Amino acid sequence: MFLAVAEGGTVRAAADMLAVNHATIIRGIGRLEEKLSTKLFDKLPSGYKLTDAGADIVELAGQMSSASAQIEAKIFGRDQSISGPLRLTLPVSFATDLLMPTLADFSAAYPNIALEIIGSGSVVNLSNREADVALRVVIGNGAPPDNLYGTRLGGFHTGYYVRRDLLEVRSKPVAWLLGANEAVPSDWQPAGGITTTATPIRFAEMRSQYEAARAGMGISILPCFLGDADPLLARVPGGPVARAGDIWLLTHADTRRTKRVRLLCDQIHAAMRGFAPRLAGQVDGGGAELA
Amino acid sequence: MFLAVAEGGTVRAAADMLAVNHATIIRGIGRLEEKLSTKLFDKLPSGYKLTDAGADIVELAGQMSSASAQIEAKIFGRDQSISGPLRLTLPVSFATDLLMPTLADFSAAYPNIALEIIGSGSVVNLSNREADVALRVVIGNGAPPDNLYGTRLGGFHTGYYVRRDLLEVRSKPVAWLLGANEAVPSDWQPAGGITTTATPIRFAEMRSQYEAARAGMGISILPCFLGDADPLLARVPGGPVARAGDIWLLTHADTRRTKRVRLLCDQIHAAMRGFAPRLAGQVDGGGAELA
DNA sequence: CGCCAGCGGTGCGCCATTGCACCTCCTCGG
DNA sequence: CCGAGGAGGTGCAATGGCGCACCGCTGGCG
Repeated sequence: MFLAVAEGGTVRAAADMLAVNHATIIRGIGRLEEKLSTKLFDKLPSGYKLTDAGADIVELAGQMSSASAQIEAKIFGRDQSISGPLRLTLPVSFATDLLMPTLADFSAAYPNIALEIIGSGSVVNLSNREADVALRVVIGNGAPPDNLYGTRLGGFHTGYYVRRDLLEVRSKPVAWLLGANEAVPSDWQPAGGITTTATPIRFAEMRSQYEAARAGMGISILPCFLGDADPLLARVPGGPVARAGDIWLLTHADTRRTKRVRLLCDQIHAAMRGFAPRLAGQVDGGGAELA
Repeated sequence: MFLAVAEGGTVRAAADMLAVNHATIIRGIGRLEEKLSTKLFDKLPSGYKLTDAGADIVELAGQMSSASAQIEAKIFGRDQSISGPLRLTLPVSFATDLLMPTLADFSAAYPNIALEIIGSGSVVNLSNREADVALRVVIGNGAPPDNLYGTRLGGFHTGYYVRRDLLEVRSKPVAWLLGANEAVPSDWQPAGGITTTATPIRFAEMRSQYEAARAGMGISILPCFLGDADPLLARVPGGPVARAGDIWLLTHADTRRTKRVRLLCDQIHAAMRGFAPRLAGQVDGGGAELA
């Protein structure tokens, strides 16, 4: 409870995290403060804010939580049955647009495995066993952390996409739809008479960037497996297709020997091998013939 | 609860450690096993014995417990008031025969400090904050652990003691009363016509060794502050008085800046300075004149 | 051979903890 | 200027955990 409130900032946010009533949180924190005879939070109208004393112990509380999670992981790792919980975290776009059929097959093949899919908007901590298997995108040439076992599933490419009808009308300049860290490309210009506006529109999440492109707001850099598969989108003439990074499949050290972790990893691995052309942008999709 | 059962071996021993009913332990362990859906203990008629799975997580459970204790220590360390709990651990002989008046004075001077005295038959773990201040005897020339702050209070000497009337009667040979690791001295013999038996009687605890000497069972090696102060005992003629080791006063890194820890340490420090002659065996006590 | 001490296990009454509903207060925006 | 929404806080009923007393079992000892 202490960690949840410290992280969430409010009692109600912590209650949502722990799936309990917010009154329980209030009284639990109250009991903790009484037991330690120390005020851990300043109760402001805007929420709970850590006091100095509270900040001092947040790290130690994290150690307790981590140890608890590792106990679950160790016990989970001993379980070789093909029933029980199994939590997978992966980027939402991979889940909805690429692997959903694969995951549906897996769930149908092993109905006793309670598969939980966590779209990783925020970074899920695999070390604390908030998930058992993680599919992660590493931009550029990176490597996963040491205490996690990972296999590289291959690279993926991105291209420049725009709504198909904007290629034909060419009425007015279109905007650049960029992620938080992307820059307007300086080494090429859209061919075919397309003009662009000067100031880009930025998006914090790739999903909304994709939806903006579908809505015809402008040109966006998207993974090829997303853009090519969407009949509404087309590649921008002259736009380069470049390798954006690698896809890794990570498992926790304590649980990777588990039967159901192995089964899921094998299935994802096989599926991703089949998806390699789509990931590399080598499949004729909506606008491939224009590239 | 899990740690207590793993350490104690039986449910009832764990219940005593935690000062709860043994039924609570049974149901608590039951809930834990249900939550992890794993058997952690083999329920034998002789007690609870760790399974492989249970042994796997005992270390992690220890980490949780340690982190919890460190939280208490950090909070305790921030508390600069002269009220609240304060736990001191020291060998029982020091508590009862040397420092009890000092501790009584301290308790009278600061009535709001709840002083708890823990006779350290077993080794109390200061790192886990089972105590705040520890007075420890180091045999020979040792040093305390790194993460504890300690000051040397000085050395103490031991001598050879026997019940006074046995010096006068000399009816029959007396036995050697030795600790677990002591040996029959080879470089001297009792003077004054005292004869000794060949096989020593051994004691696991110094306290029972002392009581055996008072009962007239034989010759025992005792700290001088104990033997000299007891009118029933006298030094064995010819018996050497030798430095046995050092006395250290240890405090936890997180709590040593606390006001009440400082106060107690200062008072013990001052008292022990006054006790230096008695500790060195330089005070005329019960049998000093016979030395 | 029987007694007894110590072990784990369980039914019952009680109380702490929880969840629900509702409250006040503050803030922000129309 | 006021209403809506979201923050913390609280009374009430129900549930779940706890302590007590008691049970069956085993193993050692007179």
